[in-house]
Amino acid sequence: MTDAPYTGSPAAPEGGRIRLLLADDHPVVRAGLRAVLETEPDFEVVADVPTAEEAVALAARPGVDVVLMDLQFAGEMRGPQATAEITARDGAPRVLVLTTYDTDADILAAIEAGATGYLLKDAPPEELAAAVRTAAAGKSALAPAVALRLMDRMRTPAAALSRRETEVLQLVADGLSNAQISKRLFLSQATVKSHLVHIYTKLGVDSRTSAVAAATAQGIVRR
Amino acid sequence: MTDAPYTGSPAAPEGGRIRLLLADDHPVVRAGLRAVLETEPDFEVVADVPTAEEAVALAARPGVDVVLMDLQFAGEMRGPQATAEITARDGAPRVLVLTTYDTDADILAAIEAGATGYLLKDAPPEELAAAVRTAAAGKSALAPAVALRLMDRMRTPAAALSRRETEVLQLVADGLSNAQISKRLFLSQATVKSHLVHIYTKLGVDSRTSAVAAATAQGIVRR
DNA sequence: TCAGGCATCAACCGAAAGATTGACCGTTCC
DNA sequence: GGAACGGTCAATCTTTCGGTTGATGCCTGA
Repeated sequence: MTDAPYTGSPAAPEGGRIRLLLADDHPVVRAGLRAVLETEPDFEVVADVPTAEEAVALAARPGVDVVLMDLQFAGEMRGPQATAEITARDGAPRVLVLTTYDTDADILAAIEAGATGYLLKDAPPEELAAAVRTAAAGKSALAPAVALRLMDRMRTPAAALSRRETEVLQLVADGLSNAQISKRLFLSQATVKSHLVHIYTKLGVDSRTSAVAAATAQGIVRR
Repeated sequence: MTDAPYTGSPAAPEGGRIRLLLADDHPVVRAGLRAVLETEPDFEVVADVPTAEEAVALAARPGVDVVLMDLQFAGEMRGPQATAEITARDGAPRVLVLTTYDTDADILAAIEAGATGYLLKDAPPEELAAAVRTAAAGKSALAPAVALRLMDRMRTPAAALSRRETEVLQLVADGLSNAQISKRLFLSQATVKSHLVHIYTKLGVDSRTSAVAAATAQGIVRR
């Protein structure tokens, strides 16, 4: 959120071209990003890689100013983890997350991991180029749709379920009954019900199915 | 499924280059497809459009052999509908669906709409090119992952919920109670329950939450 | 034409889930 | 040390859901 100082960043694009690293497991998307970004005279795509691991490895070497990173990868490492590893180092390049989805959980995970910006893949080329320049300058770049979502999130104090509550809710989402959940977690049914009551209150719903619907919409539980 | 006769197809690529129309609402993906496909000497990209409506309009004119179509569009018309409208005409180009998702519902919808093939966006360029040539020849082209899913589908007699049952189940997944569903669909609660019982039987479950879990796992309902 | 699937509805009953109230025991943090 | 919170449990009561049986009308296909 704070503007970066000009010192201590060996990858800063001082006057030169902005050097880009593309990380996406879709060959078509990599080719598209290359095609779109290489038309900009002040950009230089130094590499494109299909895995998060390769992105981390390449970003560690000097000579990269901005990493454009997908969040979803077919392999082991995911985008947020890769983002965190890249940004943890001194003088690290900026990471610009570029993904299809705009769910709250994804956005927050990316920002917490240290991403400088968050863009959606349906962005027009001009918006993309502008965001890259913004990120290269160390300023945060959010797609309008993403910014809106974050504002919404701030306005509504949001869920904030406890770990245990999330655990119970996940099992509910998996289709388990209270009795099954109590056995699975070595609890009494009373406790499970107690958790559920708190969950309903926090999510502003009044049934297990609507709790699951609300929680999946907010990215609290998987699938 | 049947091989096309060589007659009556004004768009047949008799000896000439295969003429392509790209339809995807992501500028980056359009650029990527162009970049990837234009390197093939026997391909010619005649146009790329961001909406399903434009795809239908352009596909109606002669001079297109294969349409590469996304399923998801931001606007009104969706991919399956556009596919159906394109393939309904005599001498229509082949439609090759190219999408990110491989859920059963999407695949079946596309195939029912008359798509000649179904590819995933993570396909390598060679596979993409091969599928385009296969489709241009009038043969069906399925990505390996998609083919596997279809085989699975055939092996397990599977859900096969009726339209009404799917509709009810979708509302259950959205968190509605039986009373709310009955109002929304102008039914009695008895009917809703009746549908649910049939759904439980078909899915092999015994509660609404587990039905939703099973259905999302099989791609019968969204989210 | 008739079986069978689909969609619709009714009435009933037991079981599960939800609401309410109250309680105890650890933490964590001022 | 005490307040606040999270996690645990019990008892009771009401509502909803799930299971069953049975019935009607409409198609479609053998």
